[in-house]
Amino acid sequence: MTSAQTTDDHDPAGSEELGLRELKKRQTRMAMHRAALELVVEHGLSAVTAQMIAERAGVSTRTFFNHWVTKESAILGINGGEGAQAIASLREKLLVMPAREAMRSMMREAIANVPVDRGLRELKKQVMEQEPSLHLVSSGNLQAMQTELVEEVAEALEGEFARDHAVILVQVSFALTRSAFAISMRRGIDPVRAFDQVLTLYDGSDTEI
Amino acid sequence: MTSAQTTDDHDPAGSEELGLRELKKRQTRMAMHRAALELVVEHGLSAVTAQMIAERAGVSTRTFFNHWVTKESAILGINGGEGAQAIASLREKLLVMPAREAMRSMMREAIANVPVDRGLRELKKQVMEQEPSLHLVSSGNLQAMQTELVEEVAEALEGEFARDHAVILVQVSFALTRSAFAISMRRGIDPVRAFDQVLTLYDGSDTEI
DNA sequence: CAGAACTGTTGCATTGACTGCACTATTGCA
DNA sequence: TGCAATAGTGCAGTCAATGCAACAGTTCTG
Repeated sequence: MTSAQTTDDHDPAGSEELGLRELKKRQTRMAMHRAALELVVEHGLSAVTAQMIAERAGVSTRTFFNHWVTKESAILGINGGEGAQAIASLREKLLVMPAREAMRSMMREAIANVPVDRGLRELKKQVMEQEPSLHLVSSGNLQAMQTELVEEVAEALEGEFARDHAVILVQVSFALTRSAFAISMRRGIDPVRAFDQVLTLYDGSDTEI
Repeated sequence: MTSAQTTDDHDPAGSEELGLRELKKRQTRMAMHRAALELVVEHGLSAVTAQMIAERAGVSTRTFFNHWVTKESAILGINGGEGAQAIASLREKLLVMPAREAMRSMMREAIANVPVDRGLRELKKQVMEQEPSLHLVSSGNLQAMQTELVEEVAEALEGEFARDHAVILVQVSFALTRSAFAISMRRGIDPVRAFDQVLTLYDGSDTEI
């Protein structure tokens, strides 16, 4: 159910069904996100303040923090709520497929759910190259659910080392996801495609990793 | 050269060769670290302020931040300088062994270099269980060197996808290291031993991960 | 259409992390 | 003993982040 209409999520349409209120909200959100990216490219992450972003986006500082949990989340355009969704998705999958498949499938979904605005893609790429520390933040919101994910996976596994296996499985899955994002940024390709590529490389190189 | 005297690094001795000044410095550092751990166990991470830690350790707030980069670094007892050492170590290893071995060996060294004070181990375990968000911070200082590590590894690899392979290799290595720390905490065993165990589980379960 | 309910935006005040600077006190060394 | 180095300190200041109350535009309902 989580991936129902992800296919045309990035379509500029979709605003038709929404009320004026929600529309404006999204506009200001986008304005802040864009302003944040631009400012980071211009001045560097540490030199950019929340006030600067708010000002360029034409909103108050308070509004800025009403929309984003942290300054970094505005730059990345994420808001931390994705984790809960991911867990729910994983739980369903664990009922019908092995843990490894379930984790991969869940990750693939999570990646697909990240909105990728065409106009901002190049900007975002620049930012990520310029500020490596943001890679950590980027995966941080999902990684925060680490404990719960391990819990779920551990139940689905068996044997004496089920929990250890679960820990490793979750961590490695995150590693592959991070790799996918890194590669997608560098090559300028779709993150989901990058993820599939990573899996291929990973599975095919048991002598390499 | 980096692993010259790591074998007895955690020995309570070693202070004999040091001057009075360095000795005192280490004492205050340890006092702050311990205070930080205790306070987090007592009140929870978010309720603990830098001021509280400094006060319990008997130093000024300013001194606290002279020693630690962030509040969290004091809790974890790390200071971010470990990364440079790791890179140097990796570079040497890449000359004499394949990339996969080099990464593993480097990680193993890095893990061994983390000081594990016996008296604080139980305290630290409690803290890590209680505050999962610190796991991220813990690996963050090393992960910050991500870019450089990938650079090094990519040079050592060959083929069209050398860089992609490098990214994956580095990320997965971090994943295994994080797993080792998590398991070492839960089981109360030595991190290095946990790391070896993780490698065994990982290598032996190509159908699981 | 008018009023009520809702909700996004804002200003204000406050807490707390973190930094630069100038100064004191202690330690190491010649 | 005198000098250089450096750990510790107080102070002022910046900035991220949050709670609260007021305001304004939007949506809903009768």
